[in-house]
Amino acid sequence: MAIPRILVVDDDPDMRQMMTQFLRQNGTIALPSATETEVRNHLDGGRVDLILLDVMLGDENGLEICRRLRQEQDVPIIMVSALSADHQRMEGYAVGADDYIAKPFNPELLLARVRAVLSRTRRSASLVHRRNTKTFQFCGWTYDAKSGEVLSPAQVQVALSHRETALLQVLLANPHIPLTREEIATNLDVTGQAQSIGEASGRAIDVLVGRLRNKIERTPKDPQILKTERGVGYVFAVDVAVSDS
Amino acid sequence: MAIPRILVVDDDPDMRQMMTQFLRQNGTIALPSATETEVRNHLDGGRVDLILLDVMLGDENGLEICRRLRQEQDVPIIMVSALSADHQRMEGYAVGADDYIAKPFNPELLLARVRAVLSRTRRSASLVHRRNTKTFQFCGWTYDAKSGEVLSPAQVQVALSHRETALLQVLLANPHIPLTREEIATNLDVTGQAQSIGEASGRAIDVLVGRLRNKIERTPKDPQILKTERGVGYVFAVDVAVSDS
DNA sequence: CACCATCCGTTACAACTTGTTACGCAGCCC
DNA sequence: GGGCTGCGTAACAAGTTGTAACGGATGGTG
Repeated sequence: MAIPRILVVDDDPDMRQMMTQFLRQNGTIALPSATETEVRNHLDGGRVDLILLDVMLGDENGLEICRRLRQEQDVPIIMVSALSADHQRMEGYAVGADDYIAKPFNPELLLARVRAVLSRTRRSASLVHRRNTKTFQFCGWTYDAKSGEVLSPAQVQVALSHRETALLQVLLANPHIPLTREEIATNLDVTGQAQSIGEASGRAIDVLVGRLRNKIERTPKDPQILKTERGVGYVFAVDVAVSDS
Repeated sequence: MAIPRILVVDDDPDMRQMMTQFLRQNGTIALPSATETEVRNHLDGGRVDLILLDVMLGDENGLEICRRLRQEQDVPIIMVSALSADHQRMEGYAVGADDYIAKPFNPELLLARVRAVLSRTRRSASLVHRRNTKTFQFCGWTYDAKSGEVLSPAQVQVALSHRETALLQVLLANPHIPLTREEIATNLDVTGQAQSIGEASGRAIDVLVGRLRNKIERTPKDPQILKTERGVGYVFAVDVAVSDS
């Protein structure tokens, strides 16, 4: 994974300086900002992996900013604030923050919590379709997690059905890991809605895999992407690149 | 979509009892455990969405368990511990915890942090989603948001289709509030996956409402639950009781 | 290397879902 | 009441998805 890019939002120049410097010394790219406008410029302009957001920002209110960002984006947000009462923390979580850290804080602990949120985000990166317009690239294919559509290498749009979309998401979430039919079925029931619950019986997964292969494999008879693990199940067998869009 | 299943791991029976009970009262399935063996049985036996893991577990060590689980699984883990010094918290994050909560804690705050981790992991909890973790009672009907099924007043199970389920959820989330067709369509596209995106054209909503009426109205010709607001749209017009399950 | 039991790919099929269209009735304004 | 608009609904068609069945591929055994 690329170096994490972190937005540090605080109106106090000293605090901003301290935090960005510390984060930069610890393997991240820290981008200082002080206003919602600056935040949005960064979000529009390039990748942002996490936002450290102060609650009291002079004229602006971090909670409000968080609430608004959440409505549009799924970027991880850690609130940082001198307001440390329980009801204030809970308000932070209520507006969609991923964590809430009270000032003053131990910088090492901040770093640990930043890493925890980043790795949780990365782990569930491909599982969740709610993540904003992430696209996944593999073998020339572009899968858009938002619309659930796929662009062929020749830039032709291929429609996936409800169930096929769910299957692709499950497999995408576990690259290079062989999944049994049961594991796939369970995940399908979580991701896509359980159309008919009787998933236990039979070979529905095999048929589903075949149909997906026909849509995304160049040579469905000799699959390169969706390989069979005999006696086990199926693997998503190629490397996947996740890109912003 | 499904109700979150949370493993509560603590060796103190009172604490375990308190936590599971509280979590169950707040729309989750809480499964008590005290040992690593029990945890693994749960992980093998069924879906687990999050683990609340005490650090000091009598003979066993929560940190070690966390480290081992992390090597094999991606399941979200929140450490809970009376050990609240910074270096102890950092050790928790170091072994892969998603969050670290010091005892004693405010249960509401625990819930907020559980939700934060869950929503980072799965799709963010929408309004509809939050109410989802319950059963709803109206006019003798029981709607189970987990299975998406409905029990008639005569205790007969009625299957709802994917789309009908989504419609009922949208309406349930907005009782007594007239919704326009456009509002319903937008919500349907968020809740249920966009089967075909061309929702803009025509009267699909009307037909869908009619079909749902046929399933849940005692007298579909004279609807009592799903009333028409002429010139506007439709209202869920009866009182709804939400119950834990 | 042949044999055989499995496992898997594939096709055909049927049940179901769901948007579209069309027709007729009901409510509303004058 | 006439006419207009909006809604209920039946019929249809296109698409989806699980099941079953057949045949080929695979891998172990002697």
